[in-house]
Amino acid sequence: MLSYTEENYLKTIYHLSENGSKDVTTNGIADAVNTKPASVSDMLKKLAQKSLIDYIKYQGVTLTDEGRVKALKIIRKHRLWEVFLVNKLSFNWDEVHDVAEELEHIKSPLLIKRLDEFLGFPQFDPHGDPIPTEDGIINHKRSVPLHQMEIGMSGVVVGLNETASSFLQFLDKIGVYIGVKIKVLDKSSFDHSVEIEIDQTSKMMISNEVAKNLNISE
Amino acid sequence: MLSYTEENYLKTIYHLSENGSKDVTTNGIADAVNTKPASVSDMLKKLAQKSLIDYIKYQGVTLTDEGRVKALKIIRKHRLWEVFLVNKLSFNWDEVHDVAEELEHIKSPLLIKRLDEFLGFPQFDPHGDPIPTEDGIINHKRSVPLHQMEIGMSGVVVGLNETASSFLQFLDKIGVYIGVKIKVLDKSSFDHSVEIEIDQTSKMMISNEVAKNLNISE
DNA sequence: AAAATATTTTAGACTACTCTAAATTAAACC
DNA sequence: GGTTTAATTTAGAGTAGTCTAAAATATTTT
Repeated sequence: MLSYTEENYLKTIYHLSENGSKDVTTNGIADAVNTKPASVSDMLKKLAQKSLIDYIKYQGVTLTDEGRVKALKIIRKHRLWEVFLVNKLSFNWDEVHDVAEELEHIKSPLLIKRLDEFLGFPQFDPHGDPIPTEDGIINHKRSVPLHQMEIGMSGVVVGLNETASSFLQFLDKIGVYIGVKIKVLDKSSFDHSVEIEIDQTSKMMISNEVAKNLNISE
Repeated sequence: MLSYTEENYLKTIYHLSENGSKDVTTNGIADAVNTKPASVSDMLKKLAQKSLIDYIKYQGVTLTDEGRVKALKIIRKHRLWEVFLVNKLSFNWDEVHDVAEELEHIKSPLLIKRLDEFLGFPQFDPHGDPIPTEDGIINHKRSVPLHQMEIGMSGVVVGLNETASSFLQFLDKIGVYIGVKIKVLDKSSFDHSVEIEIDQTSKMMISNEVAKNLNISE
């Protein structure tokens, strides 16, 4: 049985190894779980002992198969709760993260089974991220951060890499949602901002920072 | 901000002082929270320090007003989650306790507000216990499913265990609403149907199935 | 390749909660 | 009312997680 804290570390390591292709560092984890590197070192030893991660001192960390399945179960719970909050309790999609962060640690397989059913077996959470299956299989529907797309390419917004509510509110304002079609019209070589067409209608200039955090697919 | 553990102690002290009229003892608490009396003494000092309880060494414990309101907020959350689990996720009423025990500690006033709304502002949990209001007011009457009432007893309809529209339409037809007064005139030992008097006027024969789904109080 | 810098780990200590064993106080008994 | 017994509290120690400061290892720079 994993503690609340252990679960958070596992989940974080999973996210860090998915995002950037760079390896997972102690400092990176410390940053993400809002603690100090020294505490992370301690925890990594503990997780390695439980064979949830492969860990060699001073080299990075990777999840074992067991660790990854555990992490994906937590992520599954997180995302299902997000769907619940948005679809059933009419939360805004930028209000759900913190509450889901707590709910994801509730330990009841039956609860999650029933919740999944109640929600109609959703495949994606309100941010467009795929919901892993019960046994830790995740649909890695290929998506590319918008800033990596070539001029002339188009696709549909399927996910976000950032959930800060300031970011979510910005997207709201410019009319970018999950499912909206985006076409790359131009890219500035000066500040790497990107000109896009939203929903085949409005045109928009967005910063590289914003483009980096929008995942496009199809 | 109270810890998970502090919340459990408060809730337990509340329950112990409600139930039996005997005073709340260290051993009693230890038993209820599944720990040792020595640990309870420590925690009592801590809760007294936070002025959530009145505590004199070797004499018993009572909740302060502040402590009682805190306890009732936890109980409110517990019972609302129980309603959710039974009414929305089709848990049996005897399966919900442990999960609700975890869910009650989720810290989000907005979540509880929305959940309450989503559930239709229920007054009683699936076991018939009253749900305290947001500001810690509790109606001390219990509710009982109609089929468990004795012949000659009467009370007021305070809740339904079923929301299928066919059921609601049936109730409509026979003039049963929340707030209507019901008296049990007779119970058939053959099919367990119940003869009732509605609003001190009309008499009616209802099936056990219907009786099970009507909660009566007072 | 050595020196400077950044990252990571260890050492030792702190908090919240828990425990056992011993000491203290209250209650029950004769 | 004094003694026995039960309940409660204190003392001292353990675990999970955290921290700061110092030591060890990697990485970058020159």
